[in-house]
Amino acid sequence: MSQDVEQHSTHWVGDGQSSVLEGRLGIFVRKLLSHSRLSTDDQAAIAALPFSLRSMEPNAYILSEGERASICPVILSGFAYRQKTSAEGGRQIVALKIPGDPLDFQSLYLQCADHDLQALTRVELAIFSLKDLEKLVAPRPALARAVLIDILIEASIGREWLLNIGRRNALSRLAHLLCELHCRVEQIAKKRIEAFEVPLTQEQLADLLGLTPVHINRTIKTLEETGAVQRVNRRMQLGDVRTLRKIAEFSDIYLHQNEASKG
Amino acid sequence: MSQDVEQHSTHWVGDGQSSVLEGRLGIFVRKLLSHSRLSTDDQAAIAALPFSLRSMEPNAYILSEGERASICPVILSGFAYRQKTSAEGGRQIVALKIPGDPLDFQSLYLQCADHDLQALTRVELAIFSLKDLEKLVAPRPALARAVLIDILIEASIGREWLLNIGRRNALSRLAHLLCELHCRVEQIAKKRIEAFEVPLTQEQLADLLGLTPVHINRTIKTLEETGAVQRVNRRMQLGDVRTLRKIAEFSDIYLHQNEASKG
DNA sequence: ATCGCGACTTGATCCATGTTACGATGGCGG
DNA sequence: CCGCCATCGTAACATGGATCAAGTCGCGAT
Repeated sequence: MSQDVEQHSTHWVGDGQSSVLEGRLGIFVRKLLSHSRLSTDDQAAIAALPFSLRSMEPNAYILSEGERASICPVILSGFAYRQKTSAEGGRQIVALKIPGDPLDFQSLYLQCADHDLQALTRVELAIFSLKDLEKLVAPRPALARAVLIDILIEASIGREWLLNIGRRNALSRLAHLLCELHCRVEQIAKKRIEAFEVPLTQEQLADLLGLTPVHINRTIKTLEETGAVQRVNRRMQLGDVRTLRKIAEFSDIYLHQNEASKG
Repeated sequence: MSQDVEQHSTHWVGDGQSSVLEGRLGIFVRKLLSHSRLSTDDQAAIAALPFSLRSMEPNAYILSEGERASICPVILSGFAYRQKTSAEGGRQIVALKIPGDPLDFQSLYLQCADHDLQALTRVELAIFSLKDLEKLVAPRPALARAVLIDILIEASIGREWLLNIGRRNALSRLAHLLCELHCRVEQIAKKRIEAFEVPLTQEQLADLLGLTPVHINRTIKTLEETGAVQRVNRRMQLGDVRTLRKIAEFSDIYLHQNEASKG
């Protein structure tokens, strides 16, 4: 498992607001801001957290089922996923994580992991220590709440996936996933995204959607005929998001974007 | 929507420990104790919470998609479920809640519900106010943690359901669900349970497992032939749990029972 | 260049599950 | 006691997606 680890004692000598969002941890702060309101003070506190950097190859295990971890990684770049396997060898991807997403607050509270956590592409992680996190959050209820909201949104996405796999056919299932990915990536990029290259292999798409690779291939072909996606040297690229949304009957409320804190 | 509401200003005049677990809210306390350690003081604090009682008929909506609720119900008796519907009318049950389960901490933090919450059987709910809960939890980190753990476990169950629906065939899918139900019911009952009557109609089972009612019927028949379940006047009853577990290749780690708090 | 290998592509065939249809059962209100 | 209506039971048929079996493409290593 190849991994470089380096220590950062990230100390911004307060050059104002912009550096917080542009610093190494800016993407994490932006992710939290996408669903929670945070004071500039809270934002700065996050950006000032010490962390170690680790980069991992595609398919490397970040955490394995049954392990007990006490780390808390956040994705700085690249993609990762959670997977489970059935006794008969079937594999199911149960969550997809993109840059800015915290990966594992769960294992800080549960004894042992109930799933694997793997790198999808090459991935750069910021790893915080449990202690630092607790010290960060304890006096800052808004931060604790933001983290909780992040967990709740992941659960909401999981429920939508259940609907997707349980009740939609292959075509809209795939279209729905692409819509979700597009939304989420646009959300952290903070700008319109036109042509977006999907980083999953067809086998991974199959494991994510509860289908077989062969059928995924055929479904992509059908989707291509509608003009919703193109394939540029064997990689799928989103084209017409409007068509995709129609095919999937996509509604984004389950992503809970722009949920300003209540009360 | 038929519902009786009555006010309880539940004040136990401290007749010791046992009353906490046997009081009206005892089942909720026991649920939390099944995965978290709580001081007797914390337990008593829960049991002393004021709440209103509401009972609902089967199929009544406890909360509808899109609504913004600020209540927090806990099931005292009966069953409930979360469901989502696709634009084409497909219905998917995405969570099943049993006595002792808190139903909706989520909507205290997210703006609007991304799914419906309905009574499965006749159900009795204890309804807490947001304010009381916040006052309860603020000075008691162990309680805050217990609630968070409850949310994380629900998410873990959701992931297992994804695997179940995405990767298992109808027979093991059904068997798996029955195993889970058995485990969870036994856990709050605090004793072995032999014959357990499944409170779901075949249509509900279908919506839960991503199948059709007709196929559920066939699958129950097959399952009956293995001796794992019987049907007593049109209701399914668990018989041989061992056989069920073998068919489902069931492992209960994802339920995270007996997770004593870390650290 | 050429080999090897992982990922993609495609066709033929199969089968688990969906669909449709209709009758039986049983609980409940009048 | 009767009739209604939701649910269950089951048979015949349809089909989406799985499985099996060959390729093909493209890239990195030799």
